[in-house]
Amino acid sequence: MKFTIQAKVANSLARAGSIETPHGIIETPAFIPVGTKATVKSVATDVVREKVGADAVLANTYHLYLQPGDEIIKKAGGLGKFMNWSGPTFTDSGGFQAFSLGTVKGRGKKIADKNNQEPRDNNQKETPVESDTESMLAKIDDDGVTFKSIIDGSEHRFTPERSIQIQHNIAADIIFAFDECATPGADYEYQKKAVERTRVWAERCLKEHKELRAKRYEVREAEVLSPGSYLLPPALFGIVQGGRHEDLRRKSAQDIGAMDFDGFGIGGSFDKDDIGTAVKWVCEELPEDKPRHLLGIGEPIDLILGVANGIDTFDCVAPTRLARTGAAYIYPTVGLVDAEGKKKSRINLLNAEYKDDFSPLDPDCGCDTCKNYSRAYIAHLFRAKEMLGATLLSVHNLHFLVHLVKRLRTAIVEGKFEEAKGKMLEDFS
RNA sequence: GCGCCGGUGGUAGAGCGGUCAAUUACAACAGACUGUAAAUCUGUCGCCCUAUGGGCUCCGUAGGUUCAAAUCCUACCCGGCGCA
Repeated sequence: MKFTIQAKVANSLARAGSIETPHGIIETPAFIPVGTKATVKSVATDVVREKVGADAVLANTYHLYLQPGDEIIKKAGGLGKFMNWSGPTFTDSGGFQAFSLGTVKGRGKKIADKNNQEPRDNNQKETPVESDTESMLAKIDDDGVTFKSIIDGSEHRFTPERSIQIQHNIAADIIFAFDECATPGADYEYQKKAVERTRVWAERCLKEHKELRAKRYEVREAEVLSPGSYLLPPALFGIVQGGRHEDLRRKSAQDIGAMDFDGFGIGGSFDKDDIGTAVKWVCEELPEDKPRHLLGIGEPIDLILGVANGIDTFDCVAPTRLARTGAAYIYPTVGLVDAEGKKKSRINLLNAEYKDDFSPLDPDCGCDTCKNYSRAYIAHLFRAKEMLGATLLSVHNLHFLVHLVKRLRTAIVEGKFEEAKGKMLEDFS
């Protein structure tokens, strides 16, 4: 993997560049669609590539390990070959699942509201990560995480080494270290503990990765499973944690940044209104010459602030999840306003007002969905529970975010970033 | 014409003397969703109000029994089935 910085913004952490992988180039900054189970939900790979315009996709180690199993993916010739995605691929390590499965069902939230530290949803209460509530499907300890399968309830154990081994089998181009993502509800002491655990695990991941990589080079010739399908050793990204605490974030970034990783992921819980700040602390500490991925963040405003503060790649489930529940991003200048007169940046197609609205989702959007289908038609598909609705909205939402970041990239390259950023922040405010 | 069964809120369909403004599902209306246990979850869903409380109307229609009826009785109207 090779990372090149093409343009930098003066007095800013923002930069544009490219990540070269064995399966192609990612022009950064870039939004990477999530395909947890080796599929970007409801969207075929040729559409992700050609209609959405994405350079890469990100899948999940935990889910693919459970189903179909990493050995099957290895046998298929690696993740990309298996899912018919010829471009670059990422896998998340499964560390996040220790958090999302380690909280009571439906309650794990990594984004906290800055103004009240209560979880945002009224009917949600935070549960400490190490609590042993019956309904929890993951328990973490200093050596690793014990998971109950979300498929059949069977028990499985992930350690940093195991995660790396599985990720080598799945064979994405870029893989992540096994980390601990603490909930926003965790106190400072716990966050500190999570940072330390993540540091120790990062070293273990790196060691395992280097051993596997050395072995892989030796047997590389034998791993040619079919024409064009080499299981090349992946690049490994370390993960920075630290919640919403500046000292912990900087410390974690220094620790992880000093290790021999190919790039870095920034994970963990954030304050809703403070993502940009936390990212800045971290990117100020990380080595400049390696790529930085902001894990699981992708609301438009967060993308703008992320790029401004030095992020190269993002992934997020929001565009596809929102799409499946009937919501579409729209650019605020479209002119729709909510009850309080605030510019809308999202519409819910299931609202009665769209039943006979024959305009496109976003008239200024160039995506296939907006060029060919109306709000009323998509609203009808959702009401009729036709699955094409989810597909059309997913294509639009993904296109929306991918191209939002592409516009930021172009602005950086053309030396007009501050201007573009200012305009966008104003639009989305 | 006779006999039996049934008529419940937008729909289907529970309830069969008080705890019923009425279970549940669907529909409808709104909200949530940030490294996907998510094609999911939450709330509202007779009307009105000085609204974690109060008032009014309500289970085909009209009477009746009862302290109390969607629930029991009578008549009528409507639907289904059976016999003529």
